[in-house]
Amino acid sequence: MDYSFDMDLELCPVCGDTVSGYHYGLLTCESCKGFFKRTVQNNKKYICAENQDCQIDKMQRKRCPFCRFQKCLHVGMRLEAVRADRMRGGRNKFGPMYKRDRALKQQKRALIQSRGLRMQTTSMVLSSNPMECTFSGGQVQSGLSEGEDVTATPHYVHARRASTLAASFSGLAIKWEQRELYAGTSQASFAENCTFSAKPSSPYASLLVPDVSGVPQLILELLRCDLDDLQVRGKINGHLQRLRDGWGSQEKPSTFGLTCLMIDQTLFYVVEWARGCIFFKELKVSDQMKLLHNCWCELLALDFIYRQVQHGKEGSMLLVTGQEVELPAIMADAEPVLNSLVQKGQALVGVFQSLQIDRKEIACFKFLILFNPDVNLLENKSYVENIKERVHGALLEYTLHASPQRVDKFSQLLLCLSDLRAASSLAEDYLCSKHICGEMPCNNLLIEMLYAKHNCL
DNA sequence: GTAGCCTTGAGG
DNA sequence: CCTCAAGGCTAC
Repeated sequence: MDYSFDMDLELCPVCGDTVSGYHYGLLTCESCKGFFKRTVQNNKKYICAENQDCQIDKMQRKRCPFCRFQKCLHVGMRLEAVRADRMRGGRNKFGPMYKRDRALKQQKRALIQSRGLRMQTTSMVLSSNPMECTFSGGQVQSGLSEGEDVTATPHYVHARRASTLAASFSGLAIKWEQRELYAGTSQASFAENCTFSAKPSSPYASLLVPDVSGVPQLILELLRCDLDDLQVRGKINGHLQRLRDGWGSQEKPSTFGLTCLMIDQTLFYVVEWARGCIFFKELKVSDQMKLLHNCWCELLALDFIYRQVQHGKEGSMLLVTGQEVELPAIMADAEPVLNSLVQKGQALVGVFQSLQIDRKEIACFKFLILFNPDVNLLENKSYVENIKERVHGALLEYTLHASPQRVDKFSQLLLCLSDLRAASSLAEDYLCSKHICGEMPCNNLLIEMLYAKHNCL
């Protein structure tokens, strides 16, 4: 086989061995390809002799097939790509995605070379996964081969664990449903029936046309959904002040605890924003929740990074509350993980600044993050896909119009999104670990969101 | 059971 | 025709 296009640079996201091509949804090595095929075809059931968290690398991949298969699923290998009929040859439905992924990697490589940066190939699962699946905290892929005994697969066992967890955190769902009821909005059927491209008469059809300023109408609509920054700041400060007023001298939380409360409040407004968004409010509540559970941390990260871009001071961070915090003070006694997170954040701020990303592009980013059709078990996946494609289109059109001198801006923006996702995943893992250590304040939205996505808790 | 190599065949 | 991601074969 010809392993061209810098295959030698790519490492298998499962074991770190050299990649031999796209297999079952993403670039993997030959052995993990074979392992995944054998497991799915023969409906293998493995048991882990340890704690289901075995290290999988090239040397140890044979030791624990259970954890190896879990990792295969975790990084996004697709069960449905293993053919139930065992037919050889031909192409599967992922062909176009492989093609897109190749093009994206090519662009990314060019960008990285031009910036003189080193490419991360091992730990960044996202970069290896053309399906852009969620990859943090053990979310599982749906989709089984036809005729497969669903309940007998390790995948099913894993999925059941996840759903049990989800069931135990239905509090948010209930609150959500109640808010829906109080708000008096209907469970819109619009999203279920609407296909924009096929229905030019839809109320949103005109959004495809750019206005006189050259900004696509669609982007103007997205901008209209934005909450007022100052109002949000005021509300968050008010809420935090009320909390402070209620604290006795002993129960005052740590700096980390305070930060969590602030993040929690910001998260509340992220949810508030999403629920008021064009297109999003047309979705069923169940799909809304799935989308938000998937991307809340990315949205928070984007909010934070764009605030720093606007803040524009290198040595300090601007919090959502309007407070300015000196970076050296944070870095001085932060754990290594937090330090690395701050550095990644700063790097992204730098990239955003160098690309001169504006508010319209950020508005598109938020929708591209929110409308992720690869989220598991979406009832209206095609609608989500449609919106994502439309926002993609609008963003491309806008960047070409607004930055004609930078023809690659669009692809660079997409790379930013991918980097943002990787950083957000690290942040989630960090928050998970802090929660496990008991350092996070309880009973808040932040923890519910963590629970909804991670089974590590 | 693993993993390297081989064969197949739809789609470009 | 060529490509390349499927499944198959087989030495280990």
